[in-house]
Amino acid sequence: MAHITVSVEYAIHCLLWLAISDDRALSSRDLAEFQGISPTFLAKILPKLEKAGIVGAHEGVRGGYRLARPASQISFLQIVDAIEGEKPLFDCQEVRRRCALYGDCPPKWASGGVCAIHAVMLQAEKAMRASLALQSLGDIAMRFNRIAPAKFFDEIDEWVDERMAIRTGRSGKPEA
Amino acid sequence: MAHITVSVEYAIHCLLWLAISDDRALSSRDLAEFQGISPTFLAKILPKLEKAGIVGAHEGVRGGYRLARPASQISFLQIVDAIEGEKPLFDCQEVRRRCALYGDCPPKWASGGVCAIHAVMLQAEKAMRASLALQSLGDIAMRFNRIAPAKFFDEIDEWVDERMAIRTGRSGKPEA
DNA sequence: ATAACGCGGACTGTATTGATCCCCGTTACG
DNA sequence: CGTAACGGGGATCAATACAGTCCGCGTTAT
Repeated sequence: MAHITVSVEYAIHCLLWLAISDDRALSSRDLAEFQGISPTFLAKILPKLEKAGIVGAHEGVRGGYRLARPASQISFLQIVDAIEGEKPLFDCQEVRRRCALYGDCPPKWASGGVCAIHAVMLQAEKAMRASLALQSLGDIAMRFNRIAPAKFFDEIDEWVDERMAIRTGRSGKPEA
Repeated sequence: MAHITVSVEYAIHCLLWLAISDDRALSSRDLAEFQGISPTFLAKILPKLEKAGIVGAHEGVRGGYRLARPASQISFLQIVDAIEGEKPLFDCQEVRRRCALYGDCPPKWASGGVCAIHAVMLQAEKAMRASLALQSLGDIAMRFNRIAPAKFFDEIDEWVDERMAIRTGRSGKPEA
């Protein structure tokens, strides 16, 4: 369990596939099966991206998710915040106010402003967030486009087509 | 519960007091009571600082801890690593290899090198660590010396003296 | 010899994370 | 129109990590 959780990892991978499969709505089940991750768990993650305005959701049959804006305008920081809700790197307990010499009410020079230790942590968090803000989903998508062979994108299209045919063409029984 | 835990917070506050009370060995119990934190929990934290070479421990009666080197040579990053053991900001699950199209063995263009998403997180972690490495315990100690009134340092000395008298002068019963 | 120390292991309780299940409202398609 | 595929949200559960406690051991001044 790390500070940036697997929920964020799943979210970014999903967004990457949405960025690559141009403007076709993919359902949470498709995204899960395509990547070998838990469908029910992914179904808890994608609504967070929708509420943050990163993806658009379409309900009902043939519904699914699309990017709400170009991948180049979606930063990693926005994704992390959408999933984890700006959880702080450090949770200051204000130990400085508990010094035995103060008794119950610490003097103002010891309790005013931001704790110096907290300030250091906030600066580190700021550096981390700035780094995440610099990278966009589009950057990663471009990198993927460079290294993946052209044939692979055709395979993706085929897989998605097959998926949609199974879901709606026949009813209920996939590949039985 | 944040990425940088309260153990780190306790550790830094203790180190700050050690830096201020010049070269007098303070016991873990003294440090705990002085700051209003759990003595038993603090007793689990200080040995980590000792194994990391940040403080020196002196066993036996009248024992305690001292800084192992000048406060200006102790960075926040060293303290965090000493307590948390270089725990990563992000734990990559290598989702990229699980794509349904690959079957059991993903192609080398998809599994080689570092995952692009992981690389972004590593860069953010590097930025955070660089920020923590820039700040030293000495910086905070100097800031504290500026804002705390001169009288306060005398009070600290008195408190420590009284403590040591109680522990060794009489036996067992503090202020009874 | 005693009692204050540091050190380490075993243990407990609680919060978070990862994950599952169920039910509801919505929507396309037959 | 009815059915079944969708998204959305709540209840629940297991595993893990964190915060904190307890006990016993070896060491060392007095």
